[in-house]
Amino acid sequence: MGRAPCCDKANVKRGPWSPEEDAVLRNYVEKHGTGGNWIALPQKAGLKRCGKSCRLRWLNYLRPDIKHGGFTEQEDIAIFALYNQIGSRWSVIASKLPGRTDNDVKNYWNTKLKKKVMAGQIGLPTTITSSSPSSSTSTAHIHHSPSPAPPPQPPLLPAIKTQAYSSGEQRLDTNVDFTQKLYSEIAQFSTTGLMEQPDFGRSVSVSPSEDISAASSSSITVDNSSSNGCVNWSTDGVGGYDAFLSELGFGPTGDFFGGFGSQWRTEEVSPYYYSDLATM
DNA sequence: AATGAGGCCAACCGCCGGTAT
DNA sequence: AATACCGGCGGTTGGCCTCAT
Repeated sequence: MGRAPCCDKANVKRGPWSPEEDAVLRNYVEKHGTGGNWIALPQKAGLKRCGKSCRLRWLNYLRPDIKHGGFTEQEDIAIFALYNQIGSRWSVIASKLPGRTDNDVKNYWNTKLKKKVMAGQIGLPTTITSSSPSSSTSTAHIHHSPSPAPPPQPPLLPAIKTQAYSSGEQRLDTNVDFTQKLYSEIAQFSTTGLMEQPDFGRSVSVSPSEDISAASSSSITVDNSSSNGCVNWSTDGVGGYDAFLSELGFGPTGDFFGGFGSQWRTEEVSPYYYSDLATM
C-alpha cells in the first residue's frame, strides 16, 4: 500500500499564488511561525493550499532574506566549483550562498550558468601561481586503483578547456584570488572525510599531513601529465579564511565548507569529481 | 502584426530519510 | 518491528515572456 497523500488534492488550489494568498501565508508565518507542521498550516491560516505548496512558497519566495536574480561572478564560480565537487546537491550549494534557494540555484544552473561554463566564460584554473613564493607545499593525490569497468558517472560537465590557462597565465582575471581561495577550501574539504571510495571501485587518498587550512593565498596546480590526477597546492602560510568568506559576502568559515566533512559519508561523494578537477 | 522557438522560473511530483506511534 | 506521517530534496513540467522571423 502506498503512502497516503499529504492533502486532499481535489480540494486544494494549485498553480500560481495570488498576492492575497501570499499575504495570508506571510502574515500567518510571521505571527505564528510554521508550528513545525506545514501540513496543518494551510487550514489554520485559512488557505486552500497543500501544506507542501505553502512550505515551498515560503521557502522559495516569501522568506524575508531571499535574494532574487542577479547572481554575481563570485557566486557563479562558487556554484560551479561546488557542482564540480558534489554534483547536483542544490540544497547544499544554496546553503553556502546566503539568500539563495535551492530552486533558484538549480534554475540558474540549468538555464544560464551551465551554458556559461560550456562557453568557457566560467571555469576553474588548472594552474595559478601565487604572487608571493610559497613557504610550504602540500599535495593531494587522487589515486585511481585498478577498476575493470567504471561505474556510471554522475552528471558532470563536458570537459572544460583549460590548456589556455597554462602556468602564469591569467584567466577570469577579475577574481583569480577568489578562485585560488575557493580551491583551497575545496582542498581542505578533501582532507576532512573523503579518504576512500570503495563503492566506486576506486580510492581517493589525500595528503597532506600539513594543515592547509591556514592558506589564504595559494598556488594550485592540477597535474595533467599523471594518470593519477594530482592536485598540488602550496600556501603562503598566511591565515585568512574569514577574510576570504567576508569578501564573498559569506559568513564565517564554518558556514561555507566547514560542514562538509561531517555532512556526508565518504561513499556519498564520487571520486569522479576529483578526477574531473584533475582532467579539466 | 502574427507566430513559432527558446528562455526563464515558479510550482508540482514523487521519492527518500527521519521520527513518532 | 512495522507502519504512518512529515519535511526535505532533486527532477521535471507548464505557463509566461521575449525575441527572431
